Amino acid sequence: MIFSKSFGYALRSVLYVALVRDDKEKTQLDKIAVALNVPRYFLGKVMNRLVKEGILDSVKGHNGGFSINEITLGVSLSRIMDITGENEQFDSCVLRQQKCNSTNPCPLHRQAEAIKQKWQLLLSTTTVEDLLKKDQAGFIKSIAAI
Amino acid sequence: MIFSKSFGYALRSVLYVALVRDDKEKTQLDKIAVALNVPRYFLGKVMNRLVKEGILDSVKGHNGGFSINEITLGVSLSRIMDITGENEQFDSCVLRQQKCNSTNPCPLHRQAEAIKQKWQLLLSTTTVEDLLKKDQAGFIKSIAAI
DNA sequence: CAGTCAAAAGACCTGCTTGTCTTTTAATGG
DNA sequence: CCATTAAAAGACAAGCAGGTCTTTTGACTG
Repeated sequence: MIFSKSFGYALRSVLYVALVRDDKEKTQLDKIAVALNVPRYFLGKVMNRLVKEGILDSVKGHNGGFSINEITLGVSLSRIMDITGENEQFDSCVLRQQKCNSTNPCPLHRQAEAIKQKWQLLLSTTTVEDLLKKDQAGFIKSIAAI
Repeated sequence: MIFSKSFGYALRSVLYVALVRDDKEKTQLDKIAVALNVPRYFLGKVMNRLVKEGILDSVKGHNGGFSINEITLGVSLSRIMDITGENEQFDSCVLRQQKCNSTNPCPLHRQAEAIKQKWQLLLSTTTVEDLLKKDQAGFIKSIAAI
């Protein structure tokens, strides 16, 4: 399992916006891109999809920027994956055979299925809030890591 | 975890060549490509790498083709991954952060690390022979599945 | 040793993800 | 109501995986 850059940017951005929400309410794209060390314009498009899907709010112009809303903290990682188009990872065979299922398994089907299920459980039950709370583990400082 | 097409083709081809070795000793690229329903020329390059790395033998010309050798059956899946360039999957962060490790973990580091280790154990300890033996499970018919 | 057969090598194309830059749209503050 | 600010939208380019086709190399066979 390795996620797309889009997904990584999306998740880290949501966490970042949620984290800095205290100071000023809104966070600008420029600030996020710098903090996360991520390409600005590309990130803009990712953010845009998050806004369209209601995961974040945005305001244009003076004092504009991105902010969390009522649903942000409850959003699951799977939901973000949907938005960044990640889910073929689970729909398709590890070996990328077109026809692969329990009655017609690829050589790694059973083993892969077991591990896939672990991921799916993790991703569907973990929310943005969960990740923020769990930060006792200390990853927040590294969201913005180079 | 989702493998490249190259890896899927490589693994299935090795298994296929090992399986049909009884009839005639050598198996032609054309036959493999048809049986596995895989693009012929692209497969040719994958096979080529396997031969260069010693995983399979090949002979050109009349009655040429691919065949297994002394080491084929003992080859681990990790070894095949090396050859098809898969191992960045394990070297790099799930979220594709450049700097991500246990002291500076990304938001999914720990969970991903646990699952990665399962894969690595599986892939480093499973050999081509293991997969062939385990075929009681009945996946061989599906190597060639459409 | 000439013809044939099959792998190897190399040129080229396509689509997708990622990344960059410019222009447009919409807020807000003076 | 105009200037400024920041997101949205759109055009464009690079890089890579995957795929196709043609030419070259080398082995066997009659």
